[in-house]
Amino acid sequence: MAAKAGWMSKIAARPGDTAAGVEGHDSEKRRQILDGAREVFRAKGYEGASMDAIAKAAGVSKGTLYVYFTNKDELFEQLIADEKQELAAALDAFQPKAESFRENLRAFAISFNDLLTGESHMSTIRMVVGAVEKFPAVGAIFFKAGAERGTTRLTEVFGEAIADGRLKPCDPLVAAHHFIALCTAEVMKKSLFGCQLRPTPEGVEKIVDEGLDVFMAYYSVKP
Amino acid sequence: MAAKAGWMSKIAARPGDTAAGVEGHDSEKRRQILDGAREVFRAKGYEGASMDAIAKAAGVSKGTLYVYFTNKDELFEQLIADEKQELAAALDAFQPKAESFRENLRAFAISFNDLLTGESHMSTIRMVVGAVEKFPAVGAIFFKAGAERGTTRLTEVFGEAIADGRLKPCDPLVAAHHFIALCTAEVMKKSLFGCQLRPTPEGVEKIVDEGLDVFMAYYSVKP
Amino acid sequence: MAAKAGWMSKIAARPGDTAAGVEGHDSEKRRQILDGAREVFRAKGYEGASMDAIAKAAGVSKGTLYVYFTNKDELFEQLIADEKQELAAALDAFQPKAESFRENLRAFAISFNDLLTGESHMSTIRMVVGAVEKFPAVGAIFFKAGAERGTTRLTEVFGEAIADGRLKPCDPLVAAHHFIALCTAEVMKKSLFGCQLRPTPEGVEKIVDEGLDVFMAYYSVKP
Amino acid sequence: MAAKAGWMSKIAARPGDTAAGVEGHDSEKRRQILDGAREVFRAKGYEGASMDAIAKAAGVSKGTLYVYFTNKDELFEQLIADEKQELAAALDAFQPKAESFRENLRAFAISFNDLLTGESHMSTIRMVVGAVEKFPAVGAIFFKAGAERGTTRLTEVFGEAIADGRLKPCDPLVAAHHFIALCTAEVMKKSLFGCQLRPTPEGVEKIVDEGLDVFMAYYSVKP
DNA sequence: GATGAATGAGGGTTCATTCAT
DNA sequence: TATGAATGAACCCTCATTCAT
Repeated sequence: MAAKAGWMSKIAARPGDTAAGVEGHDSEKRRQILDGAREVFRAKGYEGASMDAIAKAAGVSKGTLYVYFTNKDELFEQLIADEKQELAAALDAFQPKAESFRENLRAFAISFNDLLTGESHMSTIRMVVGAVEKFPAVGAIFFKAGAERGTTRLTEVFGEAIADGRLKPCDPLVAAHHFIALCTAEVMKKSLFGCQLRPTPEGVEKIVDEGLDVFMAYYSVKP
Repeated sequence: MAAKAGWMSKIAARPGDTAAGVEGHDSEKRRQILDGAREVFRAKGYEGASMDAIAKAAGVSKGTLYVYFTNKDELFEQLIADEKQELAAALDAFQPKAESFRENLRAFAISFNDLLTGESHMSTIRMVVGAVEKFPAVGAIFFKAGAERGTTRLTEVFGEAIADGRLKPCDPLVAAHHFIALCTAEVMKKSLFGCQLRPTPEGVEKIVDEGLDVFMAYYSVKP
Repeated sequence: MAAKAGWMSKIAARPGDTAAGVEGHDSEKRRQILDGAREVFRAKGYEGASMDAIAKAAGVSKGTLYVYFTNKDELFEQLIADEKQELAAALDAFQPKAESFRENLRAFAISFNDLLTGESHMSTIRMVVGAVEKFPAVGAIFFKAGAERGTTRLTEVFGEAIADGRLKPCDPLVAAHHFIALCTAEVMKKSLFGCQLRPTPEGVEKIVDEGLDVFMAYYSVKP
Repeated sequence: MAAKAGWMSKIAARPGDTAAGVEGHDSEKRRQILDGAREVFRAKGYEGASMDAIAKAAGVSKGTLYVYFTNKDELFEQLIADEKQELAAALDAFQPKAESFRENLRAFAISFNDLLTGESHMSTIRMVVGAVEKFPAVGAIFFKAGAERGTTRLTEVFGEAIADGRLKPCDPLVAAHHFIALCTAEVMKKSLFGCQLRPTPEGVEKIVDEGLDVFMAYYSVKP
C-alpha cells in the first residue's frame, strides 16, 4: 500500500552520504588509526586518551598518527565524523516489515533501543558528552546525526500517518518526541550513567509496549 | 485535604541527610577546595582538570589539597558525593502549592526541568557521564541521587493518587517514568549535547503541557 | 692629575646596574640553573640546547626548570640579561694605572681584547649571533652591553682628552670607533669564526701597538 | 698604466675556481635543493632548520634530499662550500675604475661594505657563526673565503703600492687589516647583532671617508 | 595545618632518517 | 631517480605527587 511504501522510502538509505571521508584519502592505515582511536577514546575519553595509547592500539608508530592527522584534536573530530556516519547509516539501515502500524512502530522502537544502548554506542555517547565543554561543535554534530536524525525520520512517517488517517491530527514533530521519549528515555538514562550493562530483550520489549500504550492512547485515531 | 498533605509530606525535605559528609571534617578549607574543584572539574572534566588549576581556583596551595584529600581520584569522588547531596537537597526543596493534581504535576515538571537544565547541573552531568568509564561507581551514585530519586518520589505520589482514585490503576513506577520522559527527555537530550544554552520558560511550559496532555490521556481516570 | 682622575671616574662601576636579577628572587637554584643553561646554550646554541641537557648540567630536574622560568625562550632571555650584566661589570671593572695617555689606551686595548676573546665570551657571542634571527631583541641587548658600552666609555674619555689638548679636535665617537676597530677587529673576527683558539699575549700586544701607531698618527696633537 | 693594470689584474676573477663544486654532480635538482637549504638555514640556523622545511622550500620530496646528500650535516657543509664559492666570486667580480689610488680604495671599501652587509650575506654569516661550535671547520672555511680572501687581495695590492711608492714602506698585510678594520668594522658589528637593517649609502660613504683619512694619514707617502 | 619547591614520568608533537615503490 | 609513508627517538612542557619547612 501507499502508506507502507511511504514508510519504507523514508527508511531507505539516503544518497549523498558517502561512506568515504570528507577530505580525500581513506586509506587502510587511516582506517586502522581511526579504529585504534575509537577504542581508546571510548575507553578513556578525549583527555584521558594518549596518542601513545592510540598508536599502540592502532598498531602504528606515534609518528604515523601525525602523518594522517594534524593533531589530537583533529583526530578526535575526524573520529566523531566517522562515528556520525556509521550511526546515521545504522539508523537508515532499518527496514520495517510488519503489517500493522503499531507493529512497525514497535519494531522501530526496539531497533532504536538496541542501536542506542549497544555498549559501543553508549561509550561513544559518553565520550562525546564528556567532550562537549571542550568541543562544543562535536556535541551538536553528534546530536544531529543521532537523536535528531531519528526524530526527523519519525516526523516524516508520522506526517504521512496523519495524512493517512492512522494518526489523529497533531504536530508530527511533537508526536515523534513523545514516541522516542516514551520508548527510549528510561533505557538511555540508565545506560548513560552506566547503571546497567544492557537491558534484556524482554525488558526492552516491555518498556516499548508500555510506552506504545501511552502513545497510542493519545495519538491514535479514536473510533 | 488528605491528598495534598500526602503530596507535601513526600516532597518535604528528608531529615537525616545532613549536608555534611558522612566520613569526615567539613572545615572551611575543605569546602573551599571542593568549590574550586567543582568549578574546574565541571569545566574540564576529570582528566582535563589539573590539581594546579584546582588549587588556584580554590585559593589554596597545591600541597593543601593533599592534606584534605588523598589524591585526585578521591577529591573527585568526594566532590561527586557533595554534588549528590546538593542535587538531592534541591530536589527535596520543591514544595507544590497548587490546588489541582495536574497543576501540581505541571509545577513539579517545570521545576524539575529548571533544575536539570541549569548550566551548573548540566556541566556536572557531563562531567559525571564523561567519567563513568573510569569511575563506574560515580555514575550509579549520581543516577541514584538524581533521576532515580526524582522517580522514586513521583512513584510514591502516583501510588497515593491511584489509591485516591485520581489516577487510574497502574504501575506507579512505570507512570513515573513516562511522566518524566514526556516532560523532560527532550530538553535534557539537547542540553546534554550542548545544543541549546537554555530553553526559554515558555518553551519549557509548552513541552510540559504537551507532555501532560499525553500523560493524562492515558493515566487519568476516565469519567 | 685631572686628566687621570677623569679617566678613572669614567671607568668606575656604574651604580644602578644592580647585579641582582630584574624581577625578584635570585635564589641559589636560579643561579644554578642559569649556570647550567649558560654552559649548554654556549656549547650548542639556542636551538641545539635541550631543556633536558640544561637540567642535567644544572643538576636539577627538568620540572624545576619550569618553576623558575616560564619556558625555554624566557630562560634564554634571562641568561642573556645575566650575561649582559657580567659583561658590563667586567668592562667597568677595568682600572687603568699607567702614566701616559698612550699607555693607558694600550692597557685598555689589551684588556678589552682579553675580555672579548676569552673563549667564554666568544661562545656567548656566537650563541647570541646565532640566535639573532629568532630573537632580534637579544642581539641589540647584547650589542649595547658590550660593543656600544665600550665605545661610549671611550668616547667620554676621548672627549676629555680633546678638551685637555691631548687629542686633536675631532668627533670623539668616530675616534672611539677607529680605536676599537684598529685594536680589536682582527682578533675578534678570527675568534668569531673559531679560527684561533686564543691569540698569544705577544700577538695581541703587537696588534695593539700597530693599531695605536695608526691611531696616534692621525688623532694625537702634532707638535 | 702599470699601476692600474696591476690593480686590475689582482682584482680579476681567478680561473680554476669553477662555480661547480669539486666533488660532484651539479644537477638541476641539486641546485634546487641547495637553494631551498640556503633559504631555510639562513632563516633558522643549522639546528633550527628542519629537513622537512628544506624539502618544502626546495620543492622536492624529503626523500630526494637523501639522494643528493648523505644527511643534514653534509647538506649543510655542502651549502657552506657553495656559499663560499659565491662569496669569493662576488669578491672577485669587483672591478675598480677610478683614477686615483685613494679613489680606488674608496670604491673598493664601499663595494666591500655593500657586499658584507647585504642581508643575505649577513644571515649567512650569522648562520655560520652560530654553527661554529658544532662545525669548527665551517667557520674556518668561510673565514678564508671571505675576510681572509679580501685581506689577501688587498695585501697584494698594497704590496705593489709600496713598490710603486704610493704607500710608505710597511707590512702590507698589517696595512690591509687596518684598512678593512677602519672601513668595515663598525658597520659589520652592528649588522652582525642585527642592530640596523642596513646602513644608508651616505652613512657608508661617511664611514669610509673617515676611515680613509686615518688610514692615509699613516700609510700614504709623505711629501 | 599549610606551604611551595622539587621531582620524574608522561603528555603531545617534531625530527632526521629509512625504505618499498 | 624520486617519492612519500613510516618510524622511534627526542623535543618542550605539564602533571600528580611528595616533603622539608
